[in-house]
Amino acid sequence: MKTETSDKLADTIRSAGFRATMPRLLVLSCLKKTQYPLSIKDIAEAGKENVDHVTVYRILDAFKKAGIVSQVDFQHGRAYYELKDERRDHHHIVCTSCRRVEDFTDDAHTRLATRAMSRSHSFSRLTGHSFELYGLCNTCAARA
Amino acid sequence: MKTETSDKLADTIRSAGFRATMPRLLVLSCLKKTQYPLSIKDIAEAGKENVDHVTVYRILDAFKKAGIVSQVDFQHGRAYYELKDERRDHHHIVCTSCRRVEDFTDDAHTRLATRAMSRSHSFSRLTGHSFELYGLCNTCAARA
DNA sequence: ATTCCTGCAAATACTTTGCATCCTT
DNA sequence: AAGGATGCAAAGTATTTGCAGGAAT
Repeated sequence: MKTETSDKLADTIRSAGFRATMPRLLVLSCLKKTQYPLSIKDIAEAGKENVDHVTVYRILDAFKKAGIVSQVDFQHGRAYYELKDERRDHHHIVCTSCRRVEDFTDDAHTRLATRAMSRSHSFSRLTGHSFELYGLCNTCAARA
Repeated sequence: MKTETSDKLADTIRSAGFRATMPRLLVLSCLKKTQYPLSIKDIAEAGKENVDHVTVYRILDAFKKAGIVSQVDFQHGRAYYELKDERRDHHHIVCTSCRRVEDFTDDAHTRLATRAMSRSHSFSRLTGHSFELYGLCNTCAARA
């Protein structure tokens, strides 16, 4: 069953120089489907035919190097991944108590990143940046 | 041998509600001494009389909750910690190849964090934020 | 004296590596 | 057919938990 969508995903994968395999399609479609960042475990267990964790690690590592996905950290002890959004610079607010995550966009930010990089004497190429806010969501703040 | 400095550290620890023990003094003096963020291992092996890793984990967790230190992530597979700098908002540029880390300060950032938080409907209290830039340092860029 | 802390042992979780086999191209 | 990609086994590293003894207040 080849849908239009899965063909498009396959193209994305091939353009990056990889073979369009089932695990890679799964990783990509998972990330596209969900709006929030996913952990290795989330992705590995997403399809009904499970994909090995190791494979997911390797795919995400490759996708990251290829600039397809970016890694984010929520200080939860494991890495999360999301599709690199070409349109807007988007970041996260993380509740340190219940681990809820909310998105926010802030374009001013990219400019700051670029400017900071340009001021550095020892760095030249900027490949990514992270901006996360930590705090308490209303529910957890009320409880405290 | 009680130095002026270690007395000051002890005060910091006690004001936060903890007992001034050797491991806690070590953690604090380590972080104060070095200008860059340290890993658990870095700290545990810093003194000549080694402190157990578990103890360091527990201390840093407590210090983090108390607002004395902040955790930073460099996508290196482990957590790093640094003293919370009350004076300036400072962040890091990380080389994804050689892992070199450089600091930069940017006060505009704190304003952005506060503003983003104030726009959220589900979050109220901001306790910390991270801003890291990833790229290639000049040396690694030249090699590539 | 009391309560908090630490160290040790051990479990749990996350990530990486090696290799034989399989599948896309 | 050829080379890249996957899965399995196993190792390596990071982090957490339980508990008995030790230290700061």
